[in-house]
Amino acid sequence: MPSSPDPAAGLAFLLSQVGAHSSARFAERLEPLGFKPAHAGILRVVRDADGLSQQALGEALGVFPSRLVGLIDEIEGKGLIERRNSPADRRAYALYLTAAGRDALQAVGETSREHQASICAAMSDEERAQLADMLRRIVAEQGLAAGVHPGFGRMGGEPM
Amino acid sequence: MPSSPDPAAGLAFLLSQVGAHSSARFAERLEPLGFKPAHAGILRVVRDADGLSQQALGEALGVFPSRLVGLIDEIEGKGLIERRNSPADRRAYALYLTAAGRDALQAVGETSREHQASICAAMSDEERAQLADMLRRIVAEQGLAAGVHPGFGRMGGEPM
DNA sequence: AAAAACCGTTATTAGATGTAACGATCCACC
DNA sequence: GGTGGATCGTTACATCTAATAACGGTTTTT
Repeated sequence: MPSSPDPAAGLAFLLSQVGAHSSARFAERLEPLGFKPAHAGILRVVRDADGLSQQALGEALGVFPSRLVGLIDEIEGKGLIERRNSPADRRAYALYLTAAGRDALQAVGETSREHQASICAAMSDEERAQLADMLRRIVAEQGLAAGVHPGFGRMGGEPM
Repeated sequence: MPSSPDPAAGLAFLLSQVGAHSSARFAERLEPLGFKPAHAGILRVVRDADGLSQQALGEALGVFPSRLVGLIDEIEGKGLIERRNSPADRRAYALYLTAAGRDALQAVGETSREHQASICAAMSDEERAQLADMLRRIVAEQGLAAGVHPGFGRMGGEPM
């Protein structure tokens, strides 16, 4: 094995490594606010699609409905989200962001910007734009849903 | 909220998203070989540092020694790794790759290359080099150990 | 009107992760 | 040279998470 002249050596690993780091740091920054990453995702989707059902939310986020129950309980307990009875379907809830929920989402957005600034400290503005463009192309080419995080369920531990 | 003219919008999220995707796909590719990502990492480190102890391995990989026990049991059960008694310390093992282990590691390397080719399909060779360069700079700037995966322990679910 | 499909919830199962404790051994120090 | 503390691999445990299946209540279909 020569001295690995391939300038893209380990690229897939680097993506995994940096991605996991970004996720972990983001979760750390969210913790003092009393949030987990999943909470932030829920708030964002509910803001963009007011009045949707838990089932629709689960589908949009790739989360099992049974998992949403507890997650929404936590958010609702903070008064950030409302479970109103759906006028069209008495089985379903219609989820709405409260005013406090909008504030919280804004705080999350601020945290998110700080996080990104920290993660990207090693790159110029131009490079950040290039990087974002490439990543967006990967998302599209790989068939990932824009804005939907694969989630990290069971996936083993360290890589090669 | 304007139409988000920031070309780097959501960059940190994109990194998390693509990274998680890369990890998940890599794990999928490894599964038919009977490996988990952690196994691949162990094989690689043991090859590069023949004769090290489990404790040293754990430190190099950021894995708790108690977790290594089962992991190494699995690899040893396939005859890919040997636990020899350390000549210098009767408490410790000295880990060695067997010939079969070297073959397995090469198979993992091949799988890794296929994986990377798939993930990077949307980018030119030049872009891949640029991307790798930027990611390596992030790794350095963020104080990550080169080649050490943060691991995905508990980290919640979906992001914002 | 009856059967099938659907919503949110709960219970259960299964898996993984970090902490703590154990016997055996090594090392430092008196 | 012996004693106490630290270290190595292991086991046991407590915690936590996530997916599956089943439930009551409701809607839709036929």
